Amino acid sequence: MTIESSPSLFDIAPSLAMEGEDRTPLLPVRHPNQDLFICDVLDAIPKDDMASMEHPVFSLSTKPDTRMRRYEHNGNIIEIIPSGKGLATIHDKDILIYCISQLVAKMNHGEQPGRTLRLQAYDMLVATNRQTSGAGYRLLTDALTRLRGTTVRTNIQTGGIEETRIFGLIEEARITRKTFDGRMLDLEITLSEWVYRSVISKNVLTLHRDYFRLRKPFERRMYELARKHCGMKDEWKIGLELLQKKCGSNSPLRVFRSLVKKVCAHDTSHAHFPDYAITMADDIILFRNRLSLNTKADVIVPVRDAPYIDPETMHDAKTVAPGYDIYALHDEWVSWWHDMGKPELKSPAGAFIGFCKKRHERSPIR
DNA sequence: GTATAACTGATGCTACCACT
DNA sequence: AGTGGTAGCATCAGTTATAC
Repeated sequence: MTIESSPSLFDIAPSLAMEGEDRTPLLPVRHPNQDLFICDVLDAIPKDDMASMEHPVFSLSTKPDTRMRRYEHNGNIIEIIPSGKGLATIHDKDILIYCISQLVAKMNHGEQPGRTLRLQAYDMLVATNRQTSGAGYRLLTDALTRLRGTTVRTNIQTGGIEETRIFGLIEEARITRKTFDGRMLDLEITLSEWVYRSVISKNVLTLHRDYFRLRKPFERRMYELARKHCGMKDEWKIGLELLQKKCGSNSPLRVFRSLVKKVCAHDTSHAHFPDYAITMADDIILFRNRLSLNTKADVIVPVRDAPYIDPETMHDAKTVAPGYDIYALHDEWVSWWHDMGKPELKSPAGAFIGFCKKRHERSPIR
């Protein structure tokens, strides 16, 4: 899998303020302009076709989930063993996503980052759209405990030799606290070899900025799946039962169905789901790429009709045009490209960077 | 800007209930 | 017996007021 660029959909999926009774409100945006990446950790397992299957590693439940999960495929086994504190939840994954994004950002600057990251707890909380209260920090330590405690065991058979690997999602976390005034927490997280390798080999996908604003855990999981399977394609279909499996939901199918139904209904009326529109009919869930929907054909340009801009370039664009919403700039640039009659570009990346640079020089945002 | 406590509200899952 | 709905549980998330 390779990196894909993330389109901006703020125009079609507007942030919704609180409203009326029927709502699954998106959480408020606390920290704009942050690029976030995700890596499907299981993709990092070498030499087997299991990597292409998704197995839910993270719990959707809010209650501690201490059940072991076991997946078997062609004689290969993956087991996910929670600690006494329970399986890492999809919210705990936020922390991983943040760490991964930090790594990718460093790599995009040409650095070769190590496995250990040093962070300010506050930055992380803000970036992952969490509260920065005492509870926020307490939850952070709980989350790190769960990440550390969740064990993954795999056996991979290649050429008659069986290799078993046992590891956690993170290797170590250290929290340093200045107690005299109770402020400032330093955080040191060592990623597991597994996650690290996945990032280094760029098995990452960009996430929509609204990902962290999805409140329902299984909604987040659905987005991840759609991101991975639908990607830039027009649409992607999946049966309810399989979706539940891939989500890792433990509810009975009928309860899961009603949950999905609610999400679909809300998306139809409010278009809150990032990047993709979801509908369900006869237990088939259909994800349609919003960019292809042409709901606002005069404003939104279908993505397949735009020069490809890779995430690195998007990142560079941010540095040449600081303060700008680069996704909005990208949209603008694509419309300009259409207005020009879609000229063939020798280097779309260079052209886009040039566009951003010019914009910044003309009217810099202070 | 950073941190806390106390409160309100939302979550997935389970157990239970009412119906064919 | 099978189906679908939902109240309640343990937990997490958001808001407000307050402090430095």
